[in-house]
Amino acid sequence: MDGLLGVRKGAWTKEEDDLLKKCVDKYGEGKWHQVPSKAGLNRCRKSCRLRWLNYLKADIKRGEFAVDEVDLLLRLHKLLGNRWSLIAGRLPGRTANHVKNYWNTHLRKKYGKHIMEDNKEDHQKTMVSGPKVIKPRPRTFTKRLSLMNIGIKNIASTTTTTSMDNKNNTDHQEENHSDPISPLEKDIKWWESLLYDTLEANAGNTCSTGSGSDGEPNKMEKFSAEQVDPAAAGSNIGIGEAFVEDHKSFWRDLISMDIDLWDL
DNA sequence: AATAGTTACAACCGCCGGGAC
DNA sequence: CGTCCCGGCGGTTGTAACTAT
Repeated sequence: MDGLLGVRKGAWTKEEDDLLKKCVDKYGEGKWHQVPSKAGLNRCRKSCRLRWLNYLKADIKRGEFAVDEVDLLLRLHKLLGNRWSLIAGRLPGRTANHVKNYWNTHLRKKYGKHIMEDNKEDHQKTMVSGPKVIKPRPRTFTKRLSLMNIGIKNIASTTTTTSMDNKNNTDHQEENHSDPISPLEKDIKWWESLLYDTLEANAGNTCSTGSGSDGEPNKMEKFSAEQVDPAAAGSNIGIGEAFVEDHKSFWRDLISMDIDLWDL
């Protein structure tokens, strides 16, 4: 099944895997255009890269998805859509390809219909009340952009620009005129909202409708409710500020970890 | 046992954005 | 500023393994 230029396609053999492993061990990841010649493989660069990233890399987690992974996948997919690489970034050891395959084979039939219906409902609501969607934006940080630079520690004063900020700067700049919250802060708060919700689920609150024993919603519930429906927060639209403050160090660690990973 | 249908997942393809020149 | 190359992404396909008839 060779291509026009004699490049091999199809399933990888054990020998090819070994050659690729040795090559990456010796020269490191990247420079994929050089890998086929250096490894002595009759494969295209893309094929080598894909094989490494999806199969050979040491920290790849294989096998069935755990319940909490599925739960997080569902939540992330609802928020991000088919942004498999972003979703995979939140599932340690899982690749975008794994996540995509798992969704397509296990979850799409089960949940895809519901999600489509949800989206339909959302759309109808939107037509009446206007959009209130918080959209995450994929961010790429340059090497020189340290955690300190992006102002995690002093987030409100940040003026740092990312590539995505450049790309989307029109709306962000417009927002900045009237909104004291920086675009970066908005995105981080978006992640906070997502992950607080996730924490809530993982903390054993398997039913998110549950309330505290005194009948009052707990902080997690209140925060989640505010995210889903800003009206639930009364005049304090959007964020449970006190709760965020309580857990700021947690988020610093989490976000810091992400940036470290992206920087690799 | 043979065949058809289904599922799971590895791999390919085409496109896009960023960086170098 | 335009072009080319590269890495990366999401959609799709091919096929082996499994199940039902």
